[in-house]
Amino acid sequence: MAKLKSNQKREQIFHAGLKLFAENGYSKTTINDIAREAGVSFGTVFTYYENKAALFRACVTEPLDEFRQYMLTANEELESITLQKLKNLVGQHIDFFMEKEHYLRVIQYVIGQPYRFDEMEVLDEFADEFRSFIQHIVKTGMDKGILPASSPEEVSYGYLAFLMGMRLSFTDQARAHQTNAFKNQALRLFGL
Amino acid sequence: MAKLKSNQKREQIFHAGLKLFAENGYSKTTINDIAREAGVSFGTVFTYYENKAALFRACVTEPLDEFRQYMLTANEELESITLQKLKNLVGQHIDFFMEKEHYLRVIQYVIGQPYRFDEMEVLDEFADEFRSFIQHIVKTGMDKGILPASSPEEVSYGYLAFLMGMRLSFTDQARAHQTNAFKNQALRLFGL
Amino acid sequence: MAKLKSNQKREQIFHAGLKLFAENGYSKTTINDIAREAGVSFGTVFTYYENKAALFRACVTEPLDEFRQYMLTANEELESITLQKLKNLVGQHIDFFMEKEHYLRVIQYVIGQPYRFDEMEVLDEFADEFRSFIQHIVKTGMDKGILPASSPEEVSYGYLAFLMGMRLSFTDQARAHQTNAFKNQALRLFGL
Amino acid sequence: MAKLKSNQKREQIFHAGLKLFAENGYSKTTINDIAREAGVSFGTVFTYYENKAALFRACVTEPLDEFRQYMLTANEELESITLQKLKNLVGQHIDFFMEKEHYLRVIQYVIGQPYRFDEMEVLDEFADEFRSFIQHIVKTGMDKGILPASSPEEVSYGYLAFLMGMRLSFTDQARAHQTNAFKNQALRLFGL
DNA sequence: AATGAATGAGGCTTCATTCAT
DNA sequence: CATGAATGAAGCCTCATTCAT
Repeated sequence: MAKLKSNQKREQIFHAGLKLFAENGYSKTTINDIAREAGVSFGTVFTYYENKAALFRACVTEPLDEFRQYMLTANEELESITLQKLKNLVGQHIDFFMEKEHYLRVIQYVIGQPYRFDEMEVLDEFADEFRSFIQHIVKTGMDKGILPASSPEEVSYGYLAFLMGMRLSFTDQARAHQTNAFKNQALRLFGL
Repeated sequence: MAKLKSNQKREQIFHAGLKLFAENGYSKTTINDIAREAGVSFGTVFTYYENKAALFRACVTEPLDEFRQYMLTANEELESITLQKLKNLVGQHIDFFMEKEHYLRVIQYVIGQPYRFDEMEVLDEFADEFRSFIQHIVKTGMDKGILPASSPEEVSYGYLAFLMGMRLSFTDQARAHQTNAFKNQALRLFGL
Repeated sequence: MAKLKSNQKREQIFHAGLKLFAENGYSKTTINDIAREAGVSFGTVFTYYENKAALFRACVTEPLDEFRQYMLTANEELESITLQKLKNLVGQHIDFFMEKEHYLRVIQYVIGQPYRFDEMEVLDEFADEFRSFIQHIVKTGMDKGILPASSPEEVSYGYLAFLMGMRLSFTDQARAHQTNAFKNQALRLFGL
Repeated sequence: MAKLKSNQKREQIFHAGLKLFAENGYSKTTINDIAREAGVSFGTVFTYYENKAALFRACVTEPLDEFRQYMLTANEELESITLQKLKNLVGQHIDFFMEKEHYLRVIQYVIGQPYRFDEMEVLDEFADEFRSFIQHIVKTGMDKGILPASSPEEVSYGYLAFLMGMRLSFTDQARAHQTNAFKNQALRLFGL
């Protein structure tokens, strides 16, 4: 019981941090802001995270596991891939990236300042994993005759760039409309 | 025009600011850092820019004019567009975005924190201009039979997202190789 | 007498406090440090001492009783004083002061900051008692022809200064060797 | 001129720090206290000293030079030492230690917490120098027949202990009276 | 009695801005 | 114009104390 309560506060703090880091960057976000957003007192933040940097690190690295889990699941289903399934997959990616705005902004924030944040390493590794995942899809798709001839590597670079740019280059006007546009454009990157 | 004499120092400060804001963000960058990078003394920064925010604003807004200039020139040449010319145009965009790393990182920094920076408005306007420019290309290309049927609006969204994501989602390993990959992928967004 | 049961923990805390206050001073020593050193939990410290200041006060004042007890005993034996007994007495003082390093450091810490700690008063009183004790020895020694002519008051000042300085001015290299040096020097203060 | 002004403020801060560190210890002394005592603003302290620790280090180490200078001068005069001169010398030491209360309290504060402060090393070195100085005096005095047979090393330990204890074990009641007592007692340590 | 999570006051430090030289 | 010393607001972090379990 006691543990549960603790984890709840930790998560409140985590989400407050994620939101505010995403919206205002690292330096502009104060511990006070985070505490207020999380509904806890100033000092409580330090009960759960050693310092501001540790909370930021958690915000950057912990969510990666969810992505990884997703990739594992998706990879298993690749054996029985069809054109429709592949379109669904891309659609899922778009939706997924669209949903995780806060997290992606934090990611982008780190990528944009690679000399400043050590977390960059973890992200580089993850980007490699993701591109491998995409390359595997492209290869399988070409083998099954679903996709036209492509350089899997080029597609993986372009697709990741597109997903990041899509979510991060626009603020949220006409979101629904854009989402469809992005799905169509994303398919073109696969040669569809 | 008395200002002309000192424009050199102003520019040194400007470029120092651009570089450091790009690499470390707004808050982490100190006036001292900028002065040192620019090779001027601390106080001199305030001789040319009223305060830190004014310098940042300049870094965000002033370079837009160069982009605009480029778009105007390119628009004039659209009348005589051919497939090869269009491929060249896309190649130029890729090269251009690749070159302007510092500036684009600053742009992305502002886009990522729209509630924080007033400069966002200017950037939104510019994004609209750029997408209009792209839509004009797509329409002309379709009219001339160079491009397959597309939604010009969708292409414009996807293409801008792609350009931003391309430059900003990767740090600089294997840059030359990636550039080619990006050119190929970009053409796919136009249906090529 | 219900308190008796728990006296063990109280003493653990007391000695942890004495050691850490001696080694790091009052402010630098945290309740957490004390709890860890004492092998009890954080909150338990507050079960036995109302607050940090109360524990410190205990560390400063309680050990004085042991000194007082010693002086009483020694005073009784003064009637039958001989030169050898007096030398033994001085040797005991040196040994005693050498042994009580932690406590003397705490004492010195308070003496060094008399405006800061209320405990100073108690220590002043005790210093007076100790000097009276020394003066009594000197007078008795002169009466018995054991000691050369001296100002008892001057000796009492000098001897106390010497005892304090001896233990507190040196860290613990070559301790055994120094102890002998100090015994010889101490006797000189009595004119021997 | 500009330098002069700077050095003046630096010295004000230095002396404020010395006084307050002596009276209240390191942790209890705040930068704010120092600034107020020095008559400068809070931020100005950091213009002259990188941080609190650096100011403290300066307070501990810089005054040593004055002592060293004194020892050099005194050493030169040792050739023509007489009993009267030696008594004067001891008197000077007493006076000197009596005057430098603030500094000696800071020294004692560091000696009392050797694990806490790196400055201890410098002080250990200085203590060695001082004891060498004393040993030289004792040897010369014995050679010239001024002093009775002694172990120069033992005297050097005892004398330094005495000087420190004298200044630090008593607060300032009856200062003048004590000073004389201490001078007489100090001579006894030399066998006089 | 024992524990340790929650709290927030207080201190060090950074840094934008001002202004005298 | 150029400089950099002076200033103090604001933020991170520590830690004594409280209190519910």
